Amino acid sequence: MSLTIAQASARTGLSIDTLRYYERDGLLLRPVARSATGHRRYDEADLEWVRLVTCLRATGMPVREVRRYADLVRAGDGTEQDRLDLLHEHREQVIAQLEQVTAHLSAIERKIGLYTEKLHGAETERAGGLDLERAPAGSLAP
Amino acid sequence: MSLTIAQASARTGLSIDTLRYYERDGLLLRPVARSATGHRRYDEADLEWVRLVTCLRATGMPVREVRRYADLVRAGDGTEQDRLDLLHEHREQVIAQLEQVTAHLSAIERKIGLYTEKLHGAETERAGGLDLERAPAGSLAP
DNA sequence: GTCACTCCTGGAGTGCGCTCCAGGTCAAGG
DNA sequence: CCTTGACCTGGAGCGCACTCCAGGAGTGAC
Repeated sequence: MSLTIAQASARTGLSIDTLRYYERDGLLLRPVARSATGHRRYDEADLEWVRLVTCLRATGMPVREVRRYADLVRAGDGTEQDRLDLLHEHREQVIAQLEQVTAHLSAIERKIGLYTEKLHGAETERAGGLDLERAPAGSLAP
Repeated sequence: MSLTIAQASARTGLSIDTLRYYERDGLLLRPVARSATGHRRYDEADLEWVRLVTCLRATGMPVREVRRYADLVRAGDGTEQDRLDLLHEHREQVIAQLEQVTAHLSAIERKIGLYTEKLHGAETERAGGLDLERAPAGSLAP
């Protein structure tokens, strides 16, 4: 059971161009097999690897780093510790990034809270005046 | 109390070039004030806004969307609902992205688990043989 | 007055990750 | 036979978000 590039594209969610680009750029373990007429044929192992690549890419790993990982896998036995190190480091970065985004997200949610209050709480509470982000009065025309 | 661009850069974590670029591109609410010699002077309100921009950027909002938000704030009263909508939509996207990254992260952690087992559990358990990502034997040399 | 320093401007350049294109091959259907 | 359609290749092009550069001006220390 092997798939055409169009089918592989549908199954992985990557565009046909991206699949070819990943292959050219060495992100795949080996060139994809070809039919008699030179068309690519993806097998389940190819798709599985592409899914892993997608996983790494979607968590922010740069293409060149994915290639490094693929290089290690291609090199075979003896590189397992290096692969593990690479994945570990990436994991740390992803976690740090998640924390950062989460923190920024709550700042945004605070802002949303202020706006919501201003807009929908305006009928009941109309004193004080929330500034939000209006520029300080008179800063340009003193 | 106003700061030079170098000081603003240090306080916000953005590069000097980026601060100028954001201003040129309309991401700031208004042109930064200038000293007698034409040098930029950042006040606390400028920094506060830059911090908000950083918050939006760090959560993946494109520059053009930040500009749209700045445009709305600049437009003043009556745009609050639009601003709220924009923030809400961004919030949804950030949450979706967080979920996606979290899911991919656990896939990566499973992989790390397999490698760790293979490397450090090898002394105790040496049967079965985990495949990980080796290509199927004989796929290229049948 | 001459360094060194920080800042200014407009515009060019960079790195990334795709995405698109021209021109061509093969196979099947009408 | 001819068209249609899926695929191929090498290479160019694109959008984004910066980042860098050349050339210049003001300020202070010596």
